[in-house]
Amino acid sequence: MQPVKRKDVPTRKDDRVILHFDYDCFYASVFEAENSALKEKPLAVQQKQIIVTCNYEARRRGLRKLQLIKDARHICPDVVIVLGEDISRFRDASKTLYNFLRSFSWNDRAERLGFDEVWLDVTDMIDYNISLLNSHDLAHSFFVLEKDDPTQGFAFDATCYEGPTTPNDSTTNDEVLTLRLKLGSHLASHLRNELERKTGYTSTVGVSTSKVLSKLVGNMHKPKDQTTLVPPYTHQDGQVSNVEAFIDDYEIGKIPGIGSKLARKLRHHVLQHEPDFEKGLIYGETKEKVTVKDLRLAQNMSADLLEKLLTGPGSPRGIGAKIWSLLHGIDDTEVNFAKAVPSQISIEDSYIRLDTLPEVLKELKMLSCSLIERMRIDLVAGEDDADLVILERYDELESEAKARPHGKWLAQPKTIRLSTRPRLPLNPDGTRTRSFKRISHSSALPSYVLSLTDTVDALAEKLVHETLIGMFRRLHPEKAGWNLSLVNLAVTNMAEAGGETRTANGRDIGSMFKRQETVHKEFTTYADEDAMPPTKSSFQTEERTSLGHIDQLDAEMSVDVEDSGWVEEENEDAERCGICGMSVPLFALPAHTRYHEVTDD
DNA sequence: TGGGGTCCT
DNA sequence: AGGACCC
Repeated sequence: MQPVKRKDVPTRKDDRVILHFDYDCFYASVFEAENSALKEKPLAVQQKQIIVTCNYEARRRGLRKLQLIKDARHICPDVVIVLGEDISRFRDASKTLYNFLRSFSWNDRAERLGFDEVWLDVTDMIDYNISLLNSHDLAHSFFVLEKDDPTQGFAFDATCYEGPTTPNDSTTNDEVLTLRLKLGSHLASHLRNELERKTGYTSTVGVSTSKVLSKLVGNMHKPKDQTTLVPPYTHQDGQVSNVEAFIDDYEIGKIPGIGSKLARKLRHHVLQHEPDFEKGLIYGETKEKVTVKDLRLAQNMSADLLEKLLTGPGSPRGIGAKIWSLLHGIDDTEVNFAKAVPSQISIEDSYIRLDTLPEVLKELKMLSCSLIERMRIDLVAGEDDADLVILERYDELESEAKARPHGKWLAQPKTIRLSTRPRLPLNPDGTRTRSFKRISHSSALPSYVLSLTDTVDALAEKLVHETLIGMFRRLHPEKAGWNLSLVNLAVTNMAEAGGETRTANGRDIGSMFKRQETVHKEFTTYADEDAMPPTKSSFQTEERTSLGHIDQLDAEMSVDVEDSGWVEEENEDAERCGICGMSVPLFALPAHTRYHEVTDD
């Protein structure tokens, strides 16, 4: 008998430890954090006609995500419904929680997905702590959270996993990976507990060696818990590996990276016929489940065959090899470094009908206001910024102070984009085909939008009339008749002040500005019922501590207002500080220099 | 069926 | 500029 030819099965590389955090029913939790009376009630968050998420009390009563409001009210008449179309509060909470988790990272590999998920690559922390273990007393180990301060950390038992594992009974001879994942599980537990203790938010965590596996495995124990995928990760003594056993039963469309389009093609290939749900339906689950195993073991399946199956106009290069790896539970993509600024900021609203120019102008104005406000929040090193506290003093000396907002742009968006989603005309039979296709035009973002001295309203007004109307006309040349279901306004193409995408060189940058013991003081402790979550202001202004250092770092990279030339009227009687390079009014230079003498090492 | 985001072609 | 993917 011929031995089975194992062609191009990719090899695993399990040298990382990755944690995936998922905040429990995030939007609902944000409202609960604002008003703890909501915690005991079935709570749902509404956007337009749907429930985007609901708390677990609501789920117990049969509510689900993405349910229609009317269905939800029918199923659970006493549900408390709150409006969540303005996502400012979610964005702010997401940023706070993300910065909290990021502050533990040594390598600054901390990546967000949406508002409620975060990956941390904690490989360096795990390896360091393994090197510290006392092999004679593993049960009484201590996990060091800060390299420079061995007293900061927590006690743990290195002989066992913390929290649930999958499978829960497994034997392996891979002791190295086992030990690393055990430490990973203890770290995950500590971070979950600290997150809840300091911010009030609960989370669900997955522990494994890749982004995909950590994300998938976290789902095993859902609210407020964690799951570690335990070794063996490779075949051992003729036994199927735990990775394969874990991933094989997933429906292919559930694997991150395999979206609806790819899943449809892959199902079609395995089933050799059109799945039933195809007819006329855009959304829908097939009843004919195709699993990872079905696909992996399909006739002649290989990276090459997948490449042929999936390659088409616009398809990414190497898609076959990528999917083939995923079918084996292999995902070598790295956890991205934390980014100083987002690559895009957008605001959108959807409409039942929007078909007259006055209405469009009104909407563009509202969207512009929101967008400029958002730009100021996310792209400006604000008044709470450490370096700018000093400027505040000068403002007071100038005795004009408060009126003028101050701060520096961390990045300048260069492009503005207007997108719309036209509603398709009626079909001959009177039905309407739903389309989610968008059309868009981009232009240079006029530099006046970046003024911090004008009001948001004035800038928005100017933007609408000098730029957006023209863009809208190009997008919709017809005089009328367009029927828009969505308008989206975005700024993109961020030119960062430092010219870098990241804060710095990437390695060990975290330790430059992190002081765990002080970061955590900024968060309120949730001992009592009525404790409120840390508000943005309490979080950012209380003490100049660790996250203050982040602000400082950001400020150092920030655009120099005078050099950049896009803020017109800056102070002319200014001198540059020889130490930090900051532009300082002449009369204030002595005081500024003393500031360095006092604070610099 | 929302209001966001990322990356790739 | 659009399309795929993610929440």
